[in-house]
Amino acid sequence: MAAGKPDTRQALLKAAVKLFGEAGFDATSTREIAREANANISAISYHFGGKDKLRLACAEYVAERLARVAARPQDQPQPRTPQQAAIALEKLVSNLVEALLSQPGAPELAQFVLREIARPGEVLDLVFPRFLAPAHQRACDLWALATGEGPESPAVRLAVFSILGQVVYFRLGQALVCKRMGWNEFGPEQIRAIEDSILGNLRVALATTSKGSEQ
Amino acid sequence: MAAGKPDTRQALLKAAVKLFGEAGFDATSTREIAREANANISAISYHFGGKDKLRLACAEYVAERLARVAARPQDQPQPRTPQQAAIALEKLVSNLVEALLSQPGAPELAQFVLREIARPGEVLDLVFPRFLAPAHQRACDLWALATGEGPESPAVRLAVFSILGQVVYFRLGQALVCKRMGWNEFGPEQIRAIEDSILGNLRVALATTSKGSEQ
DNA sequence: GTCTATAAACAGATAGAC
DNA sequence: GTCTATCTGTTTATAGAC
Repeated sequence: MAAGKPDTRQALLKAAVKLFGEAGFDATSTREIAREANANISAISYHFGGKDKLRLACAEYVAERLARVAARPQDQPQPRTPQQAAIALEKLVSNLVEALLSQPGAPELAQFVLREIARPGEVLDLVFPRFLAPAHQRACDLWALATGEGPESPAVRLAVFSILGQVVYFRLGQALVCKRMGWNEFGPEQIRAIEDSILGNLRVALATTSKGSEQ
Repeated sequence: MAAGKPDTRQALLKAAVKLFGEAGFDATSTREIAREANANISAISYHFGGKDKLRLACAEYVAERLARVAARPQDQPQPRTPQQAAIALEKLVSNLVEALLSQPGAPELAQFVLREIARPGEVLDLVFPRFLAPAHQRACDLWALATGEGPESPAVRLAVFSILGQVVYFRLGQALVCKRMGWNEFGPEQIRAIEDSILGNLRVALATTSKGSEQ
């Protein structure tokens, strides 16, 4: 945000997020990043101070962008009844399926985060409070409203992880799932089947946990 | 299985599986592997023909060992009734939780496979038919028996992926889950909570899918 | 801010003595 | 089968001209 050609920095960031997400940090060389960004290798040292610091800058960039998406004015009015909350939760899961499974390459931001979720570190420390925790919190609130459980209950938090984790798993295990299902790829038809399965799990979990039908 | 000191090859395999599982293929150098195995760097070329072929040899090794574990005489008699099948499925999930979450480092074999599951390639091609597909098939058979659905039905296969995927997710997302739950680690108490949650999901899914209570 | 040129460390692989 | 020594290419990082 100073002078000259300020979009080289930005181009490097976008290129790094993309390549780190696709192949991983270690498998991506600074040369590839510079080439992808149509920039010079030494621009990385100049703008960020090295490959490691570029990774952190990617985390900042991703966290900031995801937080902005997550905080945008709600598409739906705030749910008030358990039924509305259940519907909002289904919508949330559908959106996640759309975001993670629909696009062939999946949004670069998501893929970058998915890689870093698997390993504790500074990147996770950065993305967690700004995006992951608030997003999970919102899902927990919906779940609590839908079932009558306490929003801070560990059981609710784990249940939400289970549901969201299913989507993440189908993304990560895509190759395995395709082989086992006899699919060539995740096409629209396949994604609908997966979404139906996960939404079904969500519905029965909500139904059997709801106050009244409690065990 | 020839002459000399046949356990250098074995030591290299075990070291490579461990390090590839911990840090990933790209982040692990042949020098580290040799050091971990108390062997010489050039032993890798001699025994396997290079780093890439060592990776494949790891896949063979892992597939063979996992297949042996999976094929060992059933602890339980073959389930005959839906109730027995449901119990056997719960046991299967418990075992997976135990295998993936209990040990701090998780069995090296599992961690190696988890890394490779995320990316299509020769390793997956090797481990899939020898272990992953049969294991998934067995779970599908149990599910079908427990619910009355067809064992080859896509819905059953996806449902089984959903359940097993939850366990995988809690392993991969361990750091994230800990942060969000306010845990320091996956201790016995925490693992029990996770297992309860997943088993609960399994039970309600089986119950609501069973013939008779079908929607 | 961007470039070329190059340094310094490291990667994986191999030749050849033992 | 195992070792030392070394080759070759690539990595990240930096110095210095423009």
